[in-house]
Amino acid sequence: MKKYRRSLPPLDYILFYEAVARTGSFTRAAEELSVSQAAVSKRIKNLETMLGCALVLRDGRRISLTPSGSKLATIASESLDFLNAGLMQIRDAAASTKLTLAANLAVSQFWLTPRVNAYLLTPDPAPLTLTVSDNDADLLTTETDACIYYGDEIPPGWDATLLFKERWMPLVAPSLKYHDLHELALLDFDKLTLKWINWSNFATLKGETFLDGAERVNLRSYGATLDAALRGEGAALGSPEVLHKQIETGQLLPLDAYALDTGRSYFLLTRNSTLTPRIRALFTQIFGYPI
Amino acid sequence: MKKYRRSLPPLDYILFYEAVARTGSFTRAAEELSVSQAAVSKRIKNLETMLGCALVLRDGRRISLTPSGSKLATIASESLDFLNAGLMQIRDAAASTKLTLAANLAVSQFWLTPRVNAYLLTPDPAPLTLTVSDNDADLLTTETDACIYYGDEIPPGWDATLLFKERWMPLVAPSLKYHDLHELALLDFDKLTLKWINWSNFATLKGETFLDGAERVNLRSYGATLDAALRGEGAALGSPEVLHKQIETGQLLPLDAYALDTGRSYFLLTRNSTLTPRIRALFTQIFGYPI
DNA sequence: TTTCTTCATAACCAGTGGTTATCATTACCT
DNA sequence: AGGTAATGATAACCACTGGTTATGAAGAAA
Repeated sequence: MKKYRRSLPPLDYILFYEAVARTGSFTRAAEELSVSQAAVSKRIKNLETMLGCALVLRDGRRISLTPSGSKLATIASESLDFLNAGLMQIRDAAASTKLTLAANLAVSQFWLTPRVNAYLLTPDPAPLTLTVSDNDADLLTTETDACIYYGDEIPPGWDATLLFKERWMPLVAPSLKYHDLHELALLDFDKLTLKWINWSNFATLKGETFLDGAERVNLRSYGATLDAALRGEGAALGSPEVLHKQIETGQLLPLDAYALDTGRSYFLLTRNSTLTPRIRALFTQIFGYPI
Repeated sequence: MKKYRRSLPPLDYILFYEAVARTGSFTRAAEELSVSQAAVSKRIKNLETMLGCALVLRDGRRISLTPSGSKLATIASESLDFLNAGLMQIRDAAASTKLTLAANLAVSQFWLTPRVNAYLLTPDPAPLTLTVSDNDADLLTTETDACIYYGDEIPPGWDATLLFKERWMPLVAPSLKYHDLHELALLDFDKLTLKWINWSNFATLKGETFLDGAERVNLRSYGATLDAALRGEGAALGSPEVLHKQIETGQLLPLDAYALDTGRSYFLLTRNSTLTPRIRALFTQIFGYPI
């Protein structure tokens, strides 16, 4: 017979009763349970009414248990012990979760790492590992709990939360504010992935032929292009959402007039089996987005 | 470590969870628990948040359990089974209580028995036995759960609820209403207990010497004196509270002017160990008094 | 007799734990 | 492909549960 709801009192009454039986005092049980004595008194009385028998003998300011009461104390203690031990195991297993994040170089450097570092400075952070690669296959391993990914198709086996759309814009330091774009050195990094935007395919996709004669400066990493831009040495391409910190602090200015929308988006990829409420809460904390 | 309040979720969440795990459906669990599906959904979600891990995988309109969820289902089922079995024993022991009442002849006949009979005609009455004796020792045995008792001292080992004070008055049928008391036959029953009031000690205690020459009719039981009074054959002595039914229906008239207050009272005697909320409720029902 | 401790209970009310309505997702059928 | 049915999620709402404080009763101790 499994339909407990009809046959059991509210289970928290049992928990209150166990505390009274163990401590031998309504007042001490109340202290332990962090409630008032009156709340304990009321619940014990209600429990007695529901069970149809006295559990506690009240003798002025002293209590003792009836035979039924002693029996219930034993039953309650044993089942609460058992339940508590089981729940502790489940909770400890969940609490020891280590979160493995993955992202490409650009997102990692300018978007994710700052957020992760801020999170790691909060009290009691969960342990995190971060995989950084421009090779999608490295990002989407089975060990990865969550990946910051951009594209227009969700990889199979993953669930996606949209973070923001992919846009590329020229970014310049404030000192270059009054220059025309084609007068500036275009700071470039030729990346070997299909999804990468450099100045050549940016111009093609924008239909901007006026950039053909502009000076091109090739650098050895995307980060280097941005460093150079920050120093006022030219214009780099970048995604304003990824680089929103540098934009907000005025270190870089986006040239909105040349915005390119690739039709792709940045997603947080997760898998249902790992996206527990605890981890979800963690992402919300790290990314500052409701996930 | 016994301080469960800090370490356990609300225990009714476990009960809801067990139903979901067993039925494999939020909707079916809701039906079994007699709540809405939304209430179940909300509690499972809260439980997952508290434990910090997913318990249920939701797949459109189908659910499955995570490994942690399966583990909790087992733990919950076992501890609820154990608790339920123990509580059933305690409740069944309480429900099988048979109530043994005791009272003297007069109270039994005119006060208690009518009430008990009315109670026994209600649906689903608890079994009762009734001990009737004019010997106090017979009334106050260890087998007696409750006794209707009159006196001015509570017997040791019993708790008392005052029912009413003991008063004695002459009672006559309406047909004898306009006769003076000393013109009437005084219907008497000499009882051999110290607490009994007959016409001789009534006159003594009242200081009513005018009754000395009145006709005395000795009958073989107190009930017989009352029967004769009801037939208009004279005046019987009686306690108006015990005989309040006959007075209210006008069968007997109390002669208030001759009321004798003995200083004694009628009590319901009980013992703490047997006065469970269930039995207390029963008395309230039988006697029409809050006990 | 007075004081202290502890349980009982009345009156009150914050917030828990339900509700209904609606939406999203999946499965199934035509 | 489109429509329907089934099922879980969640927002908004609110009744009433489960707490609270204050007070009284009972018993123990000085």
